[in-house]
Amino acid sequence: MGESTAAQPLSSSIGDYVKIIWELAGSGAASTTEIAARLSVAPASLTKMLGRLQELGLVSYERYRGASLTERGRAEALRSVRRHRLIETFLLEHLGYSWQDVHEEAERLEHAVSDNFTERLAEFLGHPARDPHGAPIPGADGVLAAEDSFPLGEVMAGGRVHVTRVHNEEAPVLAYLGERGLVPGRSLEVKEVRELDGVVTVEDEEGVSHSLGGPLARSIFVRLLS
Amino acid sequence: MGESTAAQPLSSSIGDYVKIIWELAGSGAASTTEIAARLSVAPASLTKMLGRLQELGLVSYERYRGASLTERGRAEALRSVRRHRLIETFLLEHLGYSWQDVHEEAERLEHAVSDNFTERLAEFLGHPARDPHGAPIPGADGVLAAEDSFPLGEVMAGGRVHVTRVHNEEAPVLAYLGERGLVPGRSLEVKEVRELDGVVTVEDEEGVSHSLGGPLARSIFVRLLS
DNA sequence: GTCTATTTTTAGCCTTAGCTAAATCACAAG
DNA sequence: CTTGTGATTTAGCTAAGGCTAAAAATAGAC
Ligand SMILES: [Mn+2]
Ligand SMILES: [Mn+2]
Ligand SMILES: [Mn+2]
Ligand SMILES: [Mn+2]
Repeated sequence: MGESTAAQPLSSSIGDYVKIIWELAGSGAASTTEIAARLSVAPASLTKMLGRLQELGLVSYERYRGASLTERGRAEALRSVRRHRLIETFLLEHLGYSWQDVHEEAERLEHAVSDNFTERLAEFLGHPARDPHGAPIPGADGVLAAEDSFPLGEVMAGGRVHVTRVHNEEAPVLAYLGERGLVPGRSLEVKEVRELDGVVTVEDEEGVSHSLGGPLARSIFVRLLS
Repeated sequence: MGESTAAQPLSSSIGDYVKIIWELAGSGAASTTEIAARLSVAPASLTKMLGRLQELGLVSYERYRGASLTERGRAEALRSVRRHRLIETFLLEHLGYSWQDVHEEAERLEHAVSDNFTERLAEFLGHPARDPHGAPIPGADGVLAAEDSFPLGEVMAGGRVHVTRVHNEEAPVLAYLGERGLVPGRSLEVKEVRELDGVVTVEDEEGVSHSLGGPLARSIFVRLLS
């Protein structure tokens, strides 16, 4: 009944392609140029790789029509994401990495660790539910908790919120937010959401207020406090 | 004065070639077939790779004459060995790996971690001097402690010794020794060293005696107790 | 509906790191 | 010295992953 042979681990290139397609496509399809830009690779390289990924049964792809993950592709993506997020958690909590540096190191390590390592690390870390950026960590069974928070820009002025996640990987952005304590776990009061330019002004627990441009406000996810 | 450009990290293949040449050549030169066998690679692949390693300034190599490391090659080898041994220590002490399983995982991870990771890990581990097999861990400055122990087979009968190192990477061998407690840190009394076949008989602290064949006895390194 | 701008693909090339088979060298035995 | 054998190298091939330049398809603007 087995349909494949020994399930040789995917190369790190393939792992990254699948992961990016998962991030980009969600349940739909991702475009060639979009994926290429995220991976800093020429669009032509994408076309070739999408063919290979299809042969491997990881994506379903039709010329000029974009790519989406197969069930198996989605499973592989979630395994990569689990490894990545557990590693980031370890780097921050035990090796003293700063918030903005964990991603780059995890991006390499995620391709080198075995499933055995991953599960032992999860155990060592106490099976965390979220990574340092507040992103949910998929379970070993491939289940990813549904996101129940929403971008800061969608809150009405006056609302009190709890930061759950910062959905951004750029180190300078993370450094900026980290310095100001705008990190998961923080409580904020939304003072103003300006229609005009999307700038959001919030006040933190110490009464300090912060202005955040539209894109930045969209990358900070929050939950309303009762 | 700088002679090289950005010092892009070496590929994992190159890292392994350099490390094996270091292990095999010591201060002399290693032969093509010897290196090839250790890396499970065809001899022809070696010849090609030795050319590349020479161009990279890592080995000095003359056709039909074997290869030896340059000063830079030796430095790279020691950096790899440091990473490898620190990772093994982490796997055993914190992730609950068994003695015989750490090597394989470290063999992959050693190519994925940055210098920053390595030094933070060393700090986390408390700057251990030896890995789980008792091998000395090179310093961040590239200094490797001189080995002051010697193989069990060279001890005279009646001598009391302290096991410092097990110089063997085969998992079944390590499992066998581990089960019997013949690991670094143990004290033993040498009962007999048989000229005939090199078999060494030792007695451990609990009075249990163990017979070890020549090759095995040669891979257990000890120091004489006062 | 047609046309143009933007995507996307194709074609052809490159490097790394392997392989096999065939040629060549070194060395030890005679 | 000559020669045979084992070690080593050369030649030629392969696959993965990239790239650039040119061709083709799609989609949006008119
Ligand atoms: Mn990340
Ligand atoms: Mn990655
Ligand atoms: Mn090892
Ligand atoms: Mn290795």
